[in-house]
Amino acid sequence: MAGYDFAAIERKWQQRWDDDGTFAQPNPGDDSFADKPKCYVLDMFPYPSGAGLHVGHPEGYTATDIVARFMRMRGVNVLHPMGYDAFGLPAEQYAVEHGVHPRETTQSNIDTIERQIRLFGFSYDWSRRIATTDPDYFKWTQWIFLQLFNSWYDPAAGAARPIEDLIRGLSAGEYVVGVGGDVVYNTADGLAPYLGDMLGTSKWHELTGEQQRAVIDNQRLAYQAEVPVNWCPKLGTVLANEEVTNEGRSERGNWPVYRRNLRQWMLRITCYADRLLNGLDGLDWPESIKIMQRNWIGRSEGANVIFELPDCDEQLEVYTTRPDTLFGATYMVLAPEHPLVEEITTDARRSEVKAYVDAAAGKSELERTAETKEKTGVFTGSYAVNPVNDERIPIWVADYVMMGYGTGAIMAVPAHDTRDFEFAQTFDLPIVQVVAPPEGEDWRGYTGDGVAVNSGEFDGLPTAEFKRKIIDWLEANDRGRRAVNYKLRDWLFSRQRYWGEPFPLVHCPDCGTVPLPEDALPLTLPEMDDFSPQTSDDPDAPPQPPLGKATDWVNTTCPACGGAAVRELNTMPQWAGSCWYYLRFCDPRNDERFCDPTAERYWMSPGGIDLYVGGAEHAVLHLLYARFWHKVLYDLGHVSTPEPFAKLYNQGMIRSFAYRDARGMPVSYEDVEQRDDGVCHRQTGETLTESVEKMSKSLKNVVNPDDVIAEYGADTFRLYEMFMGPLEASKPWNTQDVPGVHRFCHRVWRLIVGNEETPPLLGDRGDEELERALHKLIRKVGEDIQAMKFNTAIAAMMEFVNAAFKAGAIGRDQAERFVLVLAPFAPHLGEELWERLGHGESLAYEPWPDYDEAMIAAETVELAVQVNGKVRGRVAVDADADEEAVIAAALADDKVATAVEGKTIVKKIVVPGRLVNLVVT
RNA sequence: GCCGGAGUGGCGGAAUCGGCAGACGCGCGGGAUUCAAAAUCCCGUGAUGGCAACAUCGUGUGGGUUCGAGUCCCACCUCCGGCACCA
Repeated sequence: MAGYDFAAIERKWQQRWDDDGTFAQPNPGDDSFADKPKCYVLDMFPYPSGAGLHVGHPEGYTATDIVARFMRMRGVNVLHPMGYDAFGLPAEQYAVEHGVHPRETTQSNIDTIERQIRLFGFSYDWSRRIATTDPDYFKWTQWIFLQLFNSWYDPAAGAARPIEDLIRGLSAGEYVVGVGGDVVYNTADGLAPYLGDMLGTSKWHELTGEQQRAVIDNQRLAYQAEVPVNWCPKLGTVLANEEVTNEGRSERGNWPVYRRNLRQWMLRITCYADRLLNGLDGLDWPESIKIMQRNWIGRSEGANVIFELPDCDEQLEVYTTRPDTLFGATYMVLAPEHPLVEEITTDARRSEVKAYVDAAAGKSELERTAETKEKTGVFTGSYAVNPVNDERIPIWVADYVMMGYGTGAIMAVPAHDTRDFEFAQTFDLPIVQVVAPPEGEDWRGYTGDGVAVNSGEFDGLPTAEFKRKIIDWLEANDRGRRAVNYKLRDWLFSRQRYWGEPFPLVHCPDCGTVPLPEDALPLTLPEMDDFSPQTSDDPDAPPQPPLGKATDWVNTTCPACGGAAVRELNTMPQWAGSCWYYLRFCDPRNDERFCDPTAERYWMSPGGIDLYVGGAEHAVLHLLYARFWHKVLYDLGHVSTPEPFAKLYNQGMIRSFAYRDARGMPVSYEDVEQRDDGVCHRQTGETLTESVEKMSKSLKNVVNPDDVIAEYGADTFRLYEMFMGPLEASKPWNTQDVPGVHRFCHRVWRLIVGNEETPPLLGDRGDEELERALHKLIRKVGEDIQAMKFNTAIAAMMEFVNAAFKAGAIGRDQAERFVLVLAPFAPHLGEELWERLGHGESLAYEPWPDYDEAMIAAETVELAVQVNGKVRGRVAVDADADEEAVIAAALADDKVATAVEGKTIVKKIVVPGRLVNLVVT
């Protein structure tokens, strides 16, 4: 009888599962498909970085694997796939720096990370593996992009519709075109604003072909626009905000990043703001993530108010959430980029205003917001008229107003807005109270609700009511209307890089932007020797995407007219591929469609993926972008559910102890020694400080999963990560603790198999007491798995094993049931023990053992007896004893008797199964 | 500044609906086994006082509610995460 040889066991079972296709899950319609309930358990797929797997990855993967294995044993079809999010900047930047093609680095990174993932024995259906860089995959990423390109958002339907519907409606005169190129609705009794403001309209047939195209292009969910972007000339690309550090530099390479207007592809996510917001309510997600998404969407209600500009015969529109403070508006502020700045500035003020605007333009967004202490601004020389009281108020330009939100202009109410208050104090502008705060609070700078004062006929109204009344008044007098605003911006969807999905479009001088036909997909990247972007030190140099150098690829023919055309040079951002991979997993080899509808309906019903686990760092962007794409596909009839992720769970970050010497220099673990009086340096004896930090090379506190597996095995690793603490909590890795769970594996082995020194405790008949413990364990582990409380499930298994050793024997059938309960957590050990208990088949589809409530209910219970809330003794009583008997038993206890002696019992509290409390005086 | 989350032994953590605080594991102390060590096994392990039985204190701090508070309420402190001039 050999000991627990985890290395051999793990190799053997991983091979067996692979050879037998144990975890290959057929789809509906496949020969071997069994019609059963389903469960879709998904991990956020990894980006295969050069550094390989870190200990954070397997934490979530182990949790989902336990759930997946448990569900299979509960007789459920489980979809549990894995893949790679493999396009993106890190691989490309590495490739550029080392002169290797990103395809090669990506492939070798995938090989490395997959080898590591496979070491853990996760029950993935590897036949469904995908990488976002596979042409078979990104063909459909491009196809979905074309769905976006060929759709518009119909506000009447509250949904995306094919662009042909819009063209048909325009041709039929159902819609007409406003002066701004907007689409307006042609109603029977006149023209009503449909999209945007209606000022004048044209009929569709009155427009030239080019004008028609511009109108259509302007309605597409994927459109091009000139927008301010983070431009990094050294990387030769625009960057997403999250790729820019707080210092205004690129996360990759630490190069300067500039704010600059560039023509870019945008996705119209803002149309979905309300649906993305409201959809959150029905999701089983952590509340904190929902709140983050709500804040990101940032819906607010208020009014757009029009201020007349008598000096130049223009109007200035502002958005405010506090129309009830209109009477306190004592000045106005325009963002430096506001289009009216130039027009309203008086000659006397022109040079000063221009200097300010130019200075603001030169600053990055981050520089502008960083200087948050001091408010700056200049007076334009012009005045506006407050619509509620006809007062002339000065118009300023200041960079605390952003062009990107609302109308880029505000009415300033210094008495009741912190920013306006600071600004007014700096520039000595009048401050007029219009809200009376509750007793005892200063009205200056008071931003809460209150009662109106100095507001004419509205005096005395509480804030909420005032808001309603003043908006009614504004609408009645044509000076404004009710409005809703969002912080959410449209999604900047293009990058000037090589390693991303090419846009499946061409630019034709005659036909405009023309999508490729579906049969031309995938549009693959051109082979290039030099795929590095044209970089520059000059922030104003024009972008030169690397694809521009592949002239053979760039110059093509127009699919519409057959004339010469050029391809789009931008590529898609890294988020694109991860927006829909969960759908491809349902049917990953389909070359007819992105996913077969039957497979999609089976796996995604009723509300989307049953369990989605990943890090909280994707709380907003990935989860919001994917929900957006999903809703578009839903509107167009391609998927069956309005939301993709029914249940979301975030694993906490695994950090680790870091040690520093007196100078603050990190000390690696080999040089750290634990002593009674603290931690010190092994060589120098110097006292070290200990802290818990994110793992990083520079802190010398990185733990490599490969090393841990080599020393203790995958089952131990899995158990340790689950045993550390609650899944969602952030917790420190402590290598010292690993032997504890490893010892548990050895104990289980010794219990059932034995080793050279000790025979197993396996017997024919098990102890009655142990049988009760086993029933309790089966219930506890099943409940804990479903509640994702793996740490307490493992603790319960340890207790059971301890009890078995105490009992001195375990029945064969008890051992079998215990092994089934253990298997989702330590599957290799589970399988090996199952085999040694005489089973020829894998336990993966063995039914989860039953338990009997009657076996769990104890015959006698021990109650604590408290006197005045303090525990004075313990008594054992029958589980079904009544209150009187319980109290009698309690008073019979010596220590209790002593405690109540000579006192009056004024109250007796009996909590069944728990305790007795006697209140005495 | 605003919005979340969390503070429990030497350490990671447990504690159902307000009901025996510290499960389980690590570490530590003692013992068994061993020529010895590793491994393994057994016992002990919140603090203070006491030979002991036992007593008192104890879940970030200060108040409160309750027969009873780690758990509920109020105020505050610290740490972690997110957002950040969003009008």
